[in-house]
Amino acid sequence: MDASASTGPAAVEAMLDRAADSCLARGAQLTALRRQVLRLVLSAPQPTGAYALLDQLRAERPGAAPPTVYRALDFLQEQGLVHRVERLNAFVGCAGPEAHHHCGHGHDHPHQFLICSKCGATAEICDDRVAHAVADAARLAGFAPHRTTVEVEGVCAACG
Amino acid sequence: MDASASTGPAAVEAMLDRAADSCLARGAQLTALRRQVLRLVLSAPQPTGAYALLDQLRAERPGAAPPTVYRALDFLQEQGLVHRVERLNAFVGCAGPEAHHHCGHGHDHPHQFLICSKCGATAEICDDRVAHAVADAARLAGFAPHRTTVEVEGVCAACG
DNA sequence: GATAGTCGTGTTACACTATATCGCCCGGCC
DNA sequence: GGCCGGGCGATATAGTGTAACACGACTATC
Repeated sequence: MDASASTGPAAVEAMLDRAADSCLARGAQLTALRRQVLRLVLSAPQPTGAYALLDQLRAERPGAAPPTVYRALDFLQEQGLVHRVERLNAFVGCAGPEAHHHCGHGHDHPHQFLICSKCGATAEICDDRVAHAVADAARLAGFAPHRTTVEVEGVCAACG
Repeated sequence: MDASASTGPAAVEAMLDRAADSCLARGAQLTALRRQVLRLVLSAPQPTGAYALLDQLRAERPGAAPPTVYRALDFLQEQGLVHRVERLNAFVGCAGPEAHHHCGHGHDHPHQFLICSKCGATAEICDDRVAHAVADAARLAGFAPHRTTVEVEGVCAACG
């Protein structure tokens, strides 16, 4: 459950390489800039705001501006490499898109967030029952679901 | 399902009266300002941003400033009279808190949003299966859920 | 080799969303 | 009266997100 938290640099680089491969497989390019932004997101122990990423990015790339980081984040979201946490206006690296492939989901896999209101830790889970229940409820209302946001605020096991 | 959309002025006033009662029952005051803001939210056919509400509010209350509307919205959220749509940074009137009381839910009832990406229409539903699935999944991860956000982006029946 | 098209990026400016802080008024209460 | 708390006005500022245009690199096609 804490596999996404504060991953070591070597592991991050390995994830970046895998990410580059899966982008190529879809005809997309994980450029140096996008890779830098993804590295920052993956290295952070918690969800990170766009402007915090921008500040870090400027250490290596002084000319960076808001569109720089937002465009990179948009790309990474499309590729399923990062997710946006709406309640925090922040971004997290996807815990492991490959793991979800093993579950039978593509790179746009359903996911849910558990956000601890005490320590701020955010965990990503992938519960099929939730995904199905939401999709069913939407279709019952004559609605064709496309993307779903599920975020739970509460108290994590460590703080409870 | 469209009971919340563009309700007539008379119906809105009736809802305001009921809202005032339920606030009093909880020891809270639906003041003139809060009532005005709630009226604006309930009268809008779609989710409305805080600054759009502010603009409308200024027609009657020229001195209104951001804190004016945000404080009112915070209060109304606490009372379960409006909900925030995270994906839109906007607010909607709660379709009918009383209806949910009949379902056995309090004023802080679970709810889900269906957001049409074509026409922008937003519907609120209240599906117990979804609520239970989310709560179960969270507890399974050792997490004590408190508040849950479920928002589905897709295409509504009218646009489909 | 010119031409046009796409993609990624840089750059500036701006719009939108949200909160902090101070101070005033008013109503309840001892 | 004096105190206290809630609600509100008012100013300033912080935080988040986009629009619009410019430029260079690469590819394709003729």
